[in-house]
Amino acid sequence: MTEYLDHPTAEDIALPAVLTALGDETRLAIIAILARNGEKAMTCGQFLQLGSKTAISYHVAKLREAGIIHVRRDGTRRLLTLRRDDLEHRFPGFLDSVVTSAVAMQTPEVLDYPAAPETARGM
Amino acid sequence: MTEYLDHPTAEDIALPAVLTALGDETRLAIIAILARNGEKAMTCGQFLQLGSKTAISYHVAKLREAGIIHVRRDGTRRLLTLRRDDLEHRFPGFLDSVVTSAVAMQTPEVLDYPAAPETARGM
DNA sequence: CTAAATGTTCAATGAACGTTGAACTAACGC
DNA sequence: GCGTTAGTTCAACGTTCATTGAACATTTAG
Repeated sequence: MTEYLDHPTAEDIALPAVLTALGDETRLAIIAILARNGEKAMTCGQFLQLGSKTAISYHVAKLREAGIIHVRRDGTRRLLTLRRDDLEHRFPGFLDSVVTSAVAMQTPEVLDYPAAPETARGM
Repeated sequence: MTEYLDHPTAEDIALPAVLTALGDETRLAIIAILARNGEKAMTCGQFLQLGSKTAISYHVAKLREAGIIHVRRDGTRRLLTLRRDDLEHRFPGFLDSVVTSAVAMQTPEVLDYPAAPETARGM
């Protein structure tokens, strides 16, 4: 029984929701790290430096519901990716400017996230 | 006794605060209208289509405290301007992208704000 | 001086936010 | 099957948010 996580369609991504979702230090750090990681997906576990398991789960859900990241299952893990193309389509130039400033905001320690475990199948 | 309103310096403008301040429909409408008005200052009264006097006062204070707008006295009125240069300096490309999307979001009625009364002295 | 115009402040309200720890679920490894 | 890994859900808590109406403050106009 494959369960699907709710993601807004590209057209349903709303600017106030996106701005609200990004208006939090933890969530800005998450997208800064995701962006620095290129196109590669990351797991929730790689963000535990930023907060408890529960807190990360909460923030990841907020980012997903706002349409900023995509989350898919990979075994017991979740693989997170930035919805770069969808965001660029809806709000041209927005994500790049936020990511640039958000990355500049972070301390080196924050950007130095732990590697993912070796179990990835989706890659 | 000239009273000064608190504005963060350019360097003290913080990205999470800016994003939080813009994550509200009313405040996005205010900056969309301000941006469409060019460099000209506008008064709080010109935004009463967006909410009560109290509500506008509240939202304007939020935008000011976040460093998004500058507010100065002009008689009994307040003159509002976007802090374009300061924002561009801190977060290059950010304001433009938000303004573009925020303007596109508005209905024509919202963008068709009332003219300011003829009392302006500061210009 | 008085009255009008323009905003601000205050207290109250209900909703949403972010964090916590405990309990739970789902999938993998052996 | 059994335990481990990875993450979610839930209830509880205190905080901040957005709105309202009433009262107040300040400056201009006459």
